[in-house]
Amino acid sequence: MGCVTTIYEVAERAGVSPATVSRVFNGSPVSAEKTRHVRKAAADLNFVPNRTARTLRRKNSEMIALILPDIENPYFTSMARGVEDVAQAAGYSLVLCNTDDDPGKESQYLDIAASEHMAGVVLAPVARHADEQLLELPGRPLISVDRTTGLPVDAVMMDNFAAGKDAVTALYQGGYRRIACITGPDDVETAVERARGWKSVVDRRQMFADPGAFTRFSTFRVDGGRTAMASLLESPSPPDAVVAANNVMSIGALQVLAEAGMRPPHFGVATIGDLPFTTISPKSVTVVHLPARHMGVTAAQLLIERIQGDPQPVRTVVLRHETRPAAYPHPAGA
Amino acid sequence: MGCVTTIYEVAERAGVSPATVSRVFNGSPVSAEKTRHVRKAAADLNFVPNRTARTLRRKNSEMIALILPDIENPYFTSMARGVEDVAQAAGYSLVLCNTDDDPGKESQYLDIAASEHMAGVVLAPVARHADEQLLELPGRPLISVDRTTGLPVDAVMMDNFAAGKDAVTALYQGGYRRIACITGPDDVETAVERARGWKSVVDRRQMFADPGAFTRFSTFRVDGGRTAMASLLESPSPPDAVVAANNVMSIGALQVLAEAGMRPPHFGVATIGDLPFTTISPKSVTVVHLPARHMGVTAAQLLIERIQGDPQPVRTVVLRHETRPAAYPHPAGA
DNA sequence: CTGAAAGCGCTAACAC
DNA sequence: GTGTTAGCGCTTTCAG
Repeated sequence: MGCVTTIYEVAERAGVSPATVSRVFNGSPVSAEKTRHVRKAAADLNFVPNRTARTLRRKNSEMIALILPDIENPYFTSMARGVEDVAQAAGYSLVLCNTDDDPGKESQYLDIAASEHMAGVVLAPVARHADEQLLELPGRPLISVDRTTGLPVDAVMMDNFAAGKDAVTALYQGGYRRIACITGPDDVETAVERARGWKSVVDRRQMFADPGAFTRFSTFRVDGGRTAMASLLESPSPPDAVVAANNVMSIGALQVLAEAGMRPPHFGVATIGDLPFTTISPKSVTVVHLPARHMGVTAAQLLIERIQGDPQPVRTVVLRHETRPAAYPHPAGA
Repeated sequence: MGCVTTIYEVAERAGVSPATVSRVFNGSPVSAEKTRHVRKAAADLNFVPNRTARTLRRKNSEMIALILPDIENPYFTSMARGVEDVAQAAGYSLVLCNTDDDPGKESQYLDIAASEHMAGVVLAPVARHADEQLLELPGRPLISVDRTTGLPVDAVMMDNFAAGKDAVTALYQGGYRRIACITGPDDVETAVERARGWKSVVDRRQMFADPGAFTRFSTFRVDGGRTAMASLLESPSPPDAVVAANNVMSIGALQVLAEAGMRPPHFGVATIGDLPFTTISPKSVTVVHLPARHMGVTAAQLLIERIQGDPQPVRTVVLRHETRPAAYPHPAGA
């Protein structure tokens, strides 16, 4: 049963002082015999230490908050697993908070993290931190992942610009020559950077007179991918391939392509981010594998170092992605 | 910045007593003028109430725990969204905990929920509660979802037996006559029940001399579906259709089928649970839609009623699934 | 190595 | 309406 007995009751039963009980549960030196008595009494009484009281006293809890924009996106759940594994191993419990990409919810959870004296927080920040409404730091160790904050905090990132470049380059090498780009909202950093990466290659190859006409900003969701892909297919001179800037957008794009009877490799597809739960052969699509889990692991490691008092100056770690070109190139003519 | 100022400092600055500050932040009646002063002082000082202290005093926090076996399964994240929406609306923050289907982690998180005085918990219990190692109740409102606990607690469930029946029946009506079953571990209740539902129909139709030869117990993961499907295809007289007992197993099964060049409707597939992020036409597969989000919503509602002191006897709510038969039946002969 | 005692910041009686 | 005060259960000096 829950949290009902206190160290006082345990102390009495064990014939020691409350302080000794506390010491036993905190690894402070206590004589073997008393330790035994305390453990026995605690077990008998079904004692579970009251974390609230401990946290109030210590001004520090054993919880780490992971604040994510979208818990339903496998990219972030994969990251969560990475954070969790490291946190658990270091004796911290992970609590996950979903912001829905809403700055209001984000600052609410940051307040809670502070107010609950959590040991630290890993934050994948929401997109829209309009001007003055800067992210409010919780006054305890914080690592940002996936997106930057503009604030001087540790960060674990990937090279979104390079990912965009690599995606389009792999398609080009597969024989495609009119490679469009569908990406997320134009105020989301990762979306913009990946599109910029795409554009840099497209410009260099002089692929389009007007690259803007082959770019679609949409939502980072399945229907965002659908809308964008449909719109591209309707254009006067459609592309022969597309770079989709995130995992679930790719799903939407592939759905629309399938419905139009155009599947890879007839129409080239590169996805930035792994296709979750796919039933099509992954070999038919160029996948820029994103180190989501690894980002989580790294962020958690940095965080724990900070919690333990690491005094290093602020760091940014950039993790490398890995491009896996489609096995089948473009079959002959466009 | 974090949690540094106290009600005492706010009180001093506002020229009132700490109790008044507390009252302002808890909606107790305070004169308009003092309220104004307090709010001003709090804003100036950037005051955030210390939840740890409040919780210690009230023996109740504003957090709800949602303890899930697998945060990476879209079935559960969808459920999480349901819980979250209701919790948020009622003024509770949701913390998600991932047990990895490990009873140890589960009881750890239950202890934490109790020890942190969380307002309540929604629990999707792990499978293996071996005999004596019964689930330990946290001494506060708890609703179980998806799986039963064997304990007298409120529960929100679905009819797994019926889901199994409906899946195989839809395939039968689509013209398939040798319908196998791949399901989860034989100690997971949902897995067993769904398989039992399948068997009841298969028996009644006298589909197989030995139904056991057409059942595969595996893991509730993608590779579990792969292994099971592969094994079925290798059998001396293979089936012409399959019921896959959960969403991600179905993915695995569809992958193996695609690799073997057998796609629906040539080979019939029914999936219990929605296909996440699918790129194949959902119409080609029979989907037994599971009300995951709705289960989350319902569980959260029941929980909040309990938190508010609802004295009703223990309830079990069973939510209805919805069968969506594949659009295309079996093309002629097996 | 052990006990006594002072709070951590807040809320909820209890007086006024 | 408002202030005073006594803890919630724990950790942690400080003595011994």
